[in-house]
Amino acid sequence: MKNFHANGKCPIRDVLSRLGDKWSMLVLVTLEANGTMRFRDIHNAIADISQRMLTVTLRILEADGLVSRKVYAEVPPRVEYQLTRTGESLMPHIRTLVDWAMQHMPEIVESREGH
Amino acid sequence: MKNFHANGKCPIRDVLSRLGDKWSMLVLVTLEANGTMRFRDIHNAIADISQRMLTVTLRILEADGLVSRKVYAEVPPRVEYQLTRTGESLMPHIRTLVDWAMQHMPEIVESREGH
DNA sequence: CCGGATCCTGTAAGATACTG
DNA sequence: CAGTATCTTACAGGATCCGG
Repeated sequence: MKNFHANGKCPIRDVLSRLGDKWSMLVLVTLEANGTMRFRDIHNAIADISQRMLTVTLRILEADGLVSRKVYAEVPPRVEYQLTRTGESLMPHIRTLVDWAMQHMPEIVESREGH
Repeated sequence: MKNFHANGKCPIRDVLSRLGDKWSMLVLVTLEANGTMRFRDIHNAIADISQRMLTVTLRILEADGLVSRKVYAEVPPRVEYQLTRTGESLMPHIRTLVDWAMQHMPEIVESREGH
């Protein structure tokens, strides 16, 4: 039987721990849709994320090399975020997932109401 | 600017709240790899899931119409799970995401070590 | 053997206030 | 403007017992 133990090499667990949190995909999709964005722009685009969670999420995405962070030595300060090459290469796959969700959400909602 | 507010119609939030939890994708992938499985089989395939969380996850997937649940009136009891049509239609998209993860994980790990 | 029900806890996430 | 720091809360998830 095929199994998926947590032996440290399971790609499903990896991708989940990266993208499965509450905000990462949303930030990635927002950045893809708008290109380069400042912190405030992202915060406005995703209204109900807290400042703290946006910072945390961006730091993780930056550490993973999916998002680049550019600080300008100005007053007032300016920080710009955008997808890296690696980040961009991920987006088509997320899009197919989102397309599937849009297509099948009606039947899922219907199924859920029967339970 | 394009945004993604939680107006109840955002497909990204929908797909995330469905598949973003800790175990759903793992259960789906396990069922796809092995076909029809009993509760105990799934529990063995995913060693570190608790009995409770496997029950909860299967109930959600069943309610969403992604997994079917068949109870046999036997002693000892037997319950078989398998993917529905809808569930199967989702799997190719998950697979592309997993493939991407396998391909890019080395550079992600490397990037992470630099931070 | 398959799971439901209950209780409990750690971590993720929100609110708020403050700084370079 | 773009964050930190701190406190607090909510919920996911684990342990355990029980029942058909």
